[in-house]
Amino acid sequence: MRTTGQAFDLAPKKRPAQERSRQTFDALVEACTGLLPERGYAGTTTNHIAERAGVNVASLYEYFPGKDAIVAQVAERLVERVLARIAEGLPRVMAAPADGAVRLWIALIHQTVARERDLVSVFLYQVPYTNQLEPIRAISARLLEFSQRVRSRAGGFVRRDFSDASMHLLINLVSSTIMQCVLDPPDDVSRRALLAELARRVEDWIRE
Amino acid sequence: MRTTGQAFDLAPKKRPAQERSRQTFDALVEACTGLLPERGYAGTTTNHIAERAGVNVASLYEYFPGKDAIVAQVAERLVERVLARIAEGLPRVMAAPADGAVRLWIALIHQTVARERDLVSVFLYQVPYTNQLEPIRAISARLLEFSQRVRSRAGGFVRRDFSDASMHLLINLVSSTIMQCVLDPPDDVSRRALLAELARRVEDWIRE
DNA sequence: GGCTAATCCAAGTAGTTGCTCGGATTACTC
DNA sequence: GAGTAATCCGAGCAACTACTTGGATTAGCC
Repeated sequence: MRTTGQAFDLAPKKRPAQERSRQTFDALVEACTGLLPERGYAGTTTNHIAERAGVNVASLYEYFPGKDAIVAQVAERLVERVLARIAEGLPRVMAAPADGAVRLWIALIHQTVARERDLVSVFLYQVPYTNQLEPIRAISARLLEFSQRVRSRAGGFVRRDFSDASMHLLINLVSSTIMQCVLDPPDDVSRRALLAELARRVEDWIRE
Repeated sequence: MRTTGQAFDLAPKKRPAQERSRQTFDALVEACTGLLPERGYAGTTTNHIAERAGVNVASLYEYFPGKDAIVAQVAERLVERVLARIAEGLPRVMAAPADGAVRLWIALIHQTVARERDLVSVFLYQVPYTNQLEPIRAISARLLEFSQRVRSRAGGFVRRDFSDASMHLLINLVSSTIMQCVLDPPDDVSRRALLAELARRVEDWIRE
């Protein structure tokens, strides 16, 4: 049992070398990916993971030093998936008329995250060491990068005195609102209204 | 072991009737309050709690149906404490000059939450059923109530078309920023800058 | 003091957890 | 196809978990 949130000791793992073992590896990670939303973090045990993967527990410990290492791997793939889908949708945002770019941008992020709702929820509310995971920490930078591009499209001319603090605040506003819409979803109507208002507000913010 | 986040079955408990048992009850809750930040949610066991409280485990189960019930009690007291301290500081905010009220208001909330940093962190990032707890759910309403008063002081005249969505957004901005400052604290300088910018932004928002 | 009920506790139990061991099986390599 | 290393698994263990039981102790009350 992990008593404190430190996951440093067990974060990485040993990689498979042959094809057969790569399948085992993948099966384990996917089993864990499915188990986490179903049974929660505490309820997802290494025995369960191995069982669902159709593999013996000992094989699990062949490739992962412990439960946390698989969970970390699940997180890594989750982040990859989400960022890839966002990147994939980005061209359509950039191609849109300038005054709707922000709105589309927000909708894109919202939809992408919503698709992974349950898994995201587990990592946010249950896994004790989520924000110590490297891939998670890297998200904000990647997202910022994307956002800059959208902003250059929607903001027209670029303001010079866009301070770090202001940028930080803006990101907080967007991410917390989207997260709330995804994780604690209000009814459809007010969710749309909320996201619409958010887009309006953000447009004002970056243009002012 | 709790496999899913449902805590409904065990949320409440049996209340003590005599003075002696009330002390046991309190000792248990306080022990849990201390243990949660130290060992995390999963690492805090009923045996530990009883031991630290200087009480037998059986006594624990005399008053609580299970671990979750004590944790819920800890949450309830935490919320009470935080709201009481905020209420206590409110008069000073209201007495301040109008153009600094928002800033003081934000500082008050920030300081109050920061004081309970570690415990808040556990409830936010580890306890799987935090946002299903009644006291937690009641926070936003209470805080909104407080905010209305501050706003009437800082906003001068009250705008009529202050939509629900806009209000929601504003609250998200404030709470998520404060939470970030508390839980993932940047250095002192940028934290001050961030909160100052937040105050400025909020003032504009409610005045516009 | 004596009676009753509340309160406490020593000593467990049954179940689960993360994890390991030794050997069997499979796949590359020549 | 023999040799060798990678891979897998049956079986299980020690530790720990939440939780009980039956009896001892204490407090309230007449």
